[in-house]
Amino acid sequence: MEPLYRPEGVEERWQKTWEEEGHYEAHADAPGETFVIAHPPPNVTGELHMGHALQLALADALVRWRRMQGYNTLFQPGYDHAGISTQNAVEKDLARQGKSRKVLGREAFEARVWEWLRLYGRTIMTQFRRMGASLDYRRERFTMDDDYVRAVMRFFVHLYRKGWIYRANRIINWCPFHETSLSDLELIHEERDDQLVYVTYPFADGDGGVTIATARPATILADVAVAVHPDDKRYEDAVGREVVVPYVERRVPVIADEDVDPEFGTGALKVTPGHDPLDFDIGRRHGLPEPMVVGADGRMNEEAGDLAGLSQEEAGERILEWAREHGLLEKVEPYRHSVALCERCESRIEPLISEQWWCSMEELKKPALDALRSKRVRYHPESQHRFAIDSLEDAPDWNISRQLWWGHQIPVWHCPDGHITVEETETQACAECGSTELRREEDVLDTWFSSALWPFATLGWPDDTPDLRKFYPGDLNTTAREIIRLWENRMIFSGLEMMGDVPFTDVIIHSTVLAPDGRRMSKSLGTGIDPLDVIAEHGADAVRYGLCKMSSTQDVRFSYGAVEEGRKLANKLWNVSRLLLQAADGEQKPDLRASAVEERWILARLDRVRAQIETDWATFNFAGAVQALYRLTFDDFCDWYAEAIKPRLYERDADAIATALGALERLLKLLHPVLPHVTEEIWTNLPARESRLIVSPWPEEDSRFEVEADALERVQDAAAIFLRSGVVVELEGDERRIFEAKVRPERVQANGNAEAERERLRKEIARAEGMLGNERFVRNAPPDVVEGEREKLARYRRELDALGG
RNA sequence: GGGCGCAUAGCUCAGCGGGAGAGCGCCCGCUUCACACGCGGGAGGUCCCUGGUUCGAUCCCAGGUGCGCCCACCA
Repeated sequence: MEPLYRPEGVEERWQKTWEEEGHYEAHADAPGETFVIAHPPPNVTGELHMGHALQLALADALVRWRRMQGYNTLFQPGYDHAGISTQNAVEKDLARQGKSRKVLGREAFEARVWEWLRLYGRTIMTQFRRMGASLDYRRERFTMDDDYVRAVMRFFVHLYRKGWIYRANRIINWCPFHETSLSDLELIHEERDDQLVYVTYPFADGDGGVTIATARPATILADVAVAVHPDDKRYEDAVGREVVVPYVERRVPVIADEDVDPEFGTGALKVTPGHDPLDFDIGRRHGLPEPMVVGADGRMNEEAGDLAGLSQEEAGERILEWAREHGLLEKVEPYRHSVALCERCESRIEPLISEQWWCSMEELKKPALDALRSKRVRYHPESQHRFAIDSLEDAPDWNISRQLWWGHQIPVWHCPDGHITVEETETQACAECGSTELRREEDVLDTWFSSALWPFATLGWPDDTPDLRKFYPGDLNTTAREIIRLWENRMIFSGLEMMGDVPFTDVIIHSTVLAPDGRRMSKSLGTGIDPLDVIAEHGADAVRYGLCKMSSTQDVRFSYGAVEEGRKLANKLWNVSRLLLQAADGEQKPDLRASAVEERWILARLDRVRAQIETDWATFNFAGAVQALYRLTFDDFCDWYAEAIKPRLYERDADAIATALGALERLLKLLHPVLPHVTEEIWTNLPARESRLIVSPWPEEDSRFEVEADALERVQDAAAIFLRSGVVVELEGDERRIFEAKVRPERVQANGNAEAERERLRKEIARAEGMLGNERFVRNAPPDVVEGEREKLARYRRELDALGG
């Protein structure tokens, strides 16, 4: 064993061994209580990023902790087909070859996607393995697997038959590049510099008119009214009259509607139901027509008359030119506002009216809300729980159809007479008229529609499988804040609806890892840090440690320091193991003899810290757990215990060696969930190893060592006094032996002096005496606090006494 | 506009009612037979501001200031 621990090679070897030996496998017929995490399936085209790494570090620590305890753990891996994202990637690839999906046609395009995935997809599981993630890789599922598709179809048909899925013509978000609708949650918003133009719509029957402000003059062609707030005195007389829309010279009414903001622009709003969500609502309330002048490609359509075929910018210019000539253009001012973009291609989103499939939330969300309110599902941290409830309460009906070619095609067949047949499998005849001239619905489902089934579709649902019976419901899910509405809430209501139970009981909303400078990690900004690079440099164990440490706040800057701390911990552990193993010389077996005070102390200490760390894991306090582990390893195990027994190790004291190996075993067990590789590597070097550390529980016979803390504390106090004052206080027996082994006063040069130390102690004594002399403190403070002060006072007095003060 | 969170050592962050902490960085001393990715010592802080509660506030409450994130149909 070399003095410097080198994780490269070691980690890959263990990752391979653990998997080959089947330690990651979950079996429905295995004994033990279950512990299940259906890990969020990454996009099939995805690469490991820091968010994945964090999720894995946290979830895997819990899985390994539970596995060691003997739980039947299932850590479920898999991929999401990621509809628009994957289609986008393949289309970009096609574009590089001068092709397009339209030229290929749907069937060929789909084949192309499969081929592309075969070549470039599914790479991330290799990267998950490199993190040391103990997923049951045999169980890898893909949301486009035949079985999974069947589950999606079953879910759709179920909801349809319940009357919760319906078609409707509404305003939706349209991406002109992908030519599909998108949900609000698939948009990004960006601040853009634009223009706000003020245009007057003259009254049809007299002088004057109403001036409106708009950022999208091209849509003037589709205006069907001008709206003002009912209480707006400026327009009292205008309401009910008609105005003339510029350019098209169409007469439209001036109406009053509460939703108009009198503060914005002139307080008068041009109403364009076909191209604006707010206007759409106003239009429906007032029974207005819904013309559209922008087409699916984002350009002016045939309804735009002589402007058809133009871009919106060109059309807007022409209309403004017309308005200027007619004296109706009041002013143009610079205007900065946020615009909606497609999150994949960053095209400007066009609101337009389209017939789409919708899923009603009314009934689905009720049981889910009950589950959240009654805390059958708990969010961590607690503050996210309220948000989850609020966002589910407010959830609007869900647009589940997408006009993409990659995804689950909606299982609906149309016959020439307009009847609709909904079946889980390929259908030959119309359910109503028997017509065989069926055309399958072309739309596919929103990616999240299938993701919602992940916790049970991965276990074989809709079939009644042993896995499903054994491993559903699961235990927890880890995810980012912005995924709560997209995924968490939908898994909860889907699970309740189809399985009759929540899919998990706890949701960990983990921190967002920012770049070291506080900016968002992003490829385009160049602020991303590749976890694989950090692993290559410091090892997966160190990265896991660092990420656990960074998990405590809502947003955290990536800290190489935290990773380096993890590496140092691994190295320290490696070296203290060398010390003990060299002493054991391959002969001694671990055996807790604990004949000396420092041995009983470290064993009691290990057991006490174990209890604390188990609480940390159980309450998802990852940062607290790793901090406790670091202190335990460096301060307690290495600096005190190992130093104290060193002379005995050199004397080949059999009791000391056997007990040290036993203590080391316990330390390794505590560290394994965070540093699995280095601990397993050391574990195999221990004499007489039969099982792997990855499945070694904490020995049951523990807790038999009472803490002889005061003995050790007396030594530690003596060490502190010596270093601060140069005075060696009197100790006897074991205490004296430990003091000399650890402090080695003959070699260490003490700083400070006795008088300064006496002064410090006198001050402390005065403070404690002051508090204890305060009647109200003694009366009101908790008894243990008062008692603590008394003990401190006594200690200070003892120390002062020892210094001859 | 709404929600959540954060302000503690030069940096990254723990602590969250009774002695201000860690890692990194810095200074001093150590190549002592596990480890220089180490060991020992040290300097460095009006715990953002103002009030309030309390015997006692970095910690609880209110208000303020400054950041960050998420959400929202400002035409």
